[in-house]
Amino acid sequence: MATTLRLSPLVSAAPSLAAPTTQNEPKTTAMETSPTGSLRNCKTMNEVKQLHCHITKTGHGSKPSTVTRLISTCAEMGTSESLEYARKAFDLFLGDQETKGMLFMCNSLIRGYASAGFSDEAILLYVQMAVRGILPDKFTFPFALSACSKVVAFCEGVQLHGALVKMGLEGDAFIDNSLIHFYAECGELDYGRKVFDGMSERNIVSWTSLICGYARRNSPREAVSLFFEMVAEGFESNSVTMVCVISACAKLKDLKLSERVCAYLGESGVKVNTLMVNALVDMYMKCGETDAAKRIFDECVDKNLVLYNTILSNYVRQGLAREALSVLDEMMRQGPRADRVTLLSAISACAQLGDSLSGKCCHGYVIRNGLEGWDAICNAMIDMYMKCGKQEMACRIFDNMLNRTVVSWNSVIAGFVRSGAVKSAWQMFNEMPTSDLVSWNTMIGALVQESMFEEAIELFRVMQAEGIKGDRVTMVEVASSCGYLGALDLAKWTHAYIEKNKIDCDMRLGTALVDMFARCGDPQSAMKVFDKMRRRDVSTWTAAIGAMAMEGNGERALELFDEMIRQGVKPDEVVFVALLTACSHVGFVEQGWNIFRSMKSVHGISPHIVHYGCMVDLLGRAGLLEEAVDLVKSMPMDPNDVIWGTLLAACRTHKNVKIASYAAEQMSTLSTQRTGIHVLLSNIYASAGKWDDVAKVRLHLKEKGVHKVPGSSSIEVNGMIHEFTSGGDTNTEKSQTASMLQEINFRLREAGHVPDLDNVLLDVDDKEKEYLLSRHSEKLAIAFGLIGTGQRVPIRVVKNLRMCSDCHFFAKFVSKIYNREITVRDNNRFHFFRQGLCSCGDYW
DNA sequence: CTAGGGTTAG
Repeated sequence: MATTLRLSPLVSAAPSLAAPTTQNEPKTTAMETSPTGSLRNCKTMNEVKQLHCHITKTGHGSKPSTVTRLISTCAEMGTSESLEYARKAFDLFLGDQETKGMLFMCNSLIRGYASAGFSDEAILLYVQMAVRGILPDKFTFPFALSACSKVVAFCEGVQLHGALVKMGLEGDAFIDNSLIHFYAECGELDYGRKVFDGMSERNIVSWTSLICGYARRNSPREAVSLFFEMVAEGFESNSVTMVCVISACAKLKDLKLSERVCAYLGESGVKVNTLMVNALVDMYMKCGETDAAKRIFDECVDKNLVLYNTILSNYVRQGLAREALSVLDEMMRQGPRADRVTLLSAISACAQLGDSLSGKCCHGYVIRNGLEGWDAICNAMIDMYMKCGKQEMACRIFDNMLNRTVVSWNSVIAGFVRSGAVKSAWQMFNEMPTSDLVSWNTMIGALVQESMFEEAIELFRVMQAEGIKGDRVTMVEVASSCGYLGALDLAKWTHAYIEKNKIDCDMRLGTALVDMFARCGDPQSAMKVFDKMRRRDVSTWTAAIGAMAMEGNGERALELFDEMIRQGVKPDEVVFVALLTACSHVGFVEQGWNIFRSMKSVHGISPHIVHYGCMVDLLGRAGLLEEAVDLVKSMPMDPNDVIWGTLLAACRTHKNVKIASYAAEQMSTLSTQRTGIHVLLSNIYASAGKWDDVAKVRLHLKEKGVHKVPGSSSIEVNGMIHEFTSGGDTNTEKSQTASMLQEINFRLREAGHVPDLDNVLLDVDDKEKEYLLSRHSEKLAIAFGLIGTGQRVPIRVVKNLRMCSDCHFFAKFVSKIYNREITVRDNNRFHFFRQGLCSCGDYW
């Protein structure tokens, strides 16, 4: 918007007109016919001023014809200087003269204002016309409406509409087209459509205005279908129409449709200009056809600035920062001069790569070209330096900024979060003068990143209390928090919130929801969301396969994978992890092998060490420990602590001390070791009764300062999450839990159950073992759930470690005796207990 | 006289 132009009052003296800055006589070339007529040929304001001075000297300076010509020449130049000069002449003229001939001057000025972006001045002048009693005509309205469109001055435009209807000007194609454009820019396409429908004779501009309106207002599909409607009615498009339609295709990211439009373009013979090349490059980029876009780009002989900026920003958006920098290089050598839009892309490319060296070069360019006054540039640099790990530099730019925007604050905050300095981020979040949705999302994301899921949801509640509605980014964070917490009620609420608030559920959010329901033990809901999704990428399919894996539905997991392949989605490393995990959960040894082998042979993906880990797990769980060892020995890479740890875990399940010792020995040769492994090892020795070895490992752990992660379970009751740790607590609520637990244990014993003391991994006497076992956190949580929820309410527990076999039996027992459905999500999978049986079929 | 391209943070 214009800020530099100062509008003088309508009837004010403009004395400077008579005293132009230079005294030189104008060039004779500009004076070929009459001096007044020559005004039209002036190219610069200096020429205009000189000539006008000359005319004034001859006494014709304030003749209507002179002023009219002067105004229209100045208006056409469209600079703030020329418009100001024209305005002075106009105001001076207005002071002296009657209203004759004024209409044309007003129209010229309004047009000048409108086309140069001084929309407010244009609108104001229209209003002032009315005050002076100058009636607008059919030429006034298109200019005035275009000014209203630019600043989305809806009320003013509607008044214009009313006025022109009164004057009977509706039906004029130019005016109706301007109205369509105006309503479209205001986002009131229905009104625009009404005008369009009411037109008796539409022309190409009518169609194009409406098409463009739909394209810009998030109805690109409408735009394209309108275009084909237009073609069907026999209208010939021109380049403007094509640019609009192509940009609609870009928004749709629909390659098939794009190709149809391009086919039409080829047949139509419409000349391809630079604007269209630009639109085409943008469209192919957005459709993912990067190479095609680059080819068109390369073929273009007169690449302009915008074209460079288009390809650069698209490369950056697609994460192709290297390509962006190489185009930038070409541009610097032989292209147009980079502007601030270019630099925005360049800087974010550096940010993406974490390339502080190139980033510094950009910074230098910014300073050399005086671009540091643009806050978007500074913001991009803050982000870049933050992502390059140069926090001080980022903060320096932030501190030096004159006009820090929300984005500046958000960039710093996000930088702090990324580096793990959540405290600093929090401090800034509280200090910032105004926060917006992105600020909140960043902080909620920070809590998720720190695994503080309850706090994340709490912050989301605070945000709502402040009257800020979440968007799809917020909901991805909230959904993943629900998932990690395994809080199904909260998850259902989240889903309902999204639907109620009509939050645009894109692929990412959809995938997050599938994953959320999967982790909350509601695979039906997960699949319902999955089925409704229009677009799915590998991660979406992976989430669904994961849902089936957690449920222990190996067949469906494999079916989903086949379906994914049939639909042409390219598998990645991650989906194979989900698949192999699914096989592992149900003991699909043969299928697991097939998938594992197909990775390389069919899909061209070399198994990563994690895939070997999955296979070791699969074989190990199935009791094929020797086979697992053979696989480890045949691995093309060195086994890491995870591999040995997985093998150890299997040894524990199958009580194989021999292989466990071997694995432990191998592991001890590794330089890096995960702490959890030592715990596991000590557990294996413990369950085999080798307490000396346990003591050794425990000592080793102590030396390293490692503590065993205590078992902890949580349960959601009435929207609140309650957490229990092994051993239990003594407050009132929980002591009720203790007596409930006692009751269950009593009934268990009555039923003849003997506790499996092997599950206690401490060197204590059996009585102590039995006590500790009876107070495993999941038992506490289940007991609490029995008290805290209604008769028919399923009990859902989330556990941080793997469930032990005694607790597994306990849960089955409770589900039968108390006639309750129980779900336990441990750190590996789900168990659905119902009528004394578990969904895992005791294989886990 | 009316219609068209590129812009930072989560």
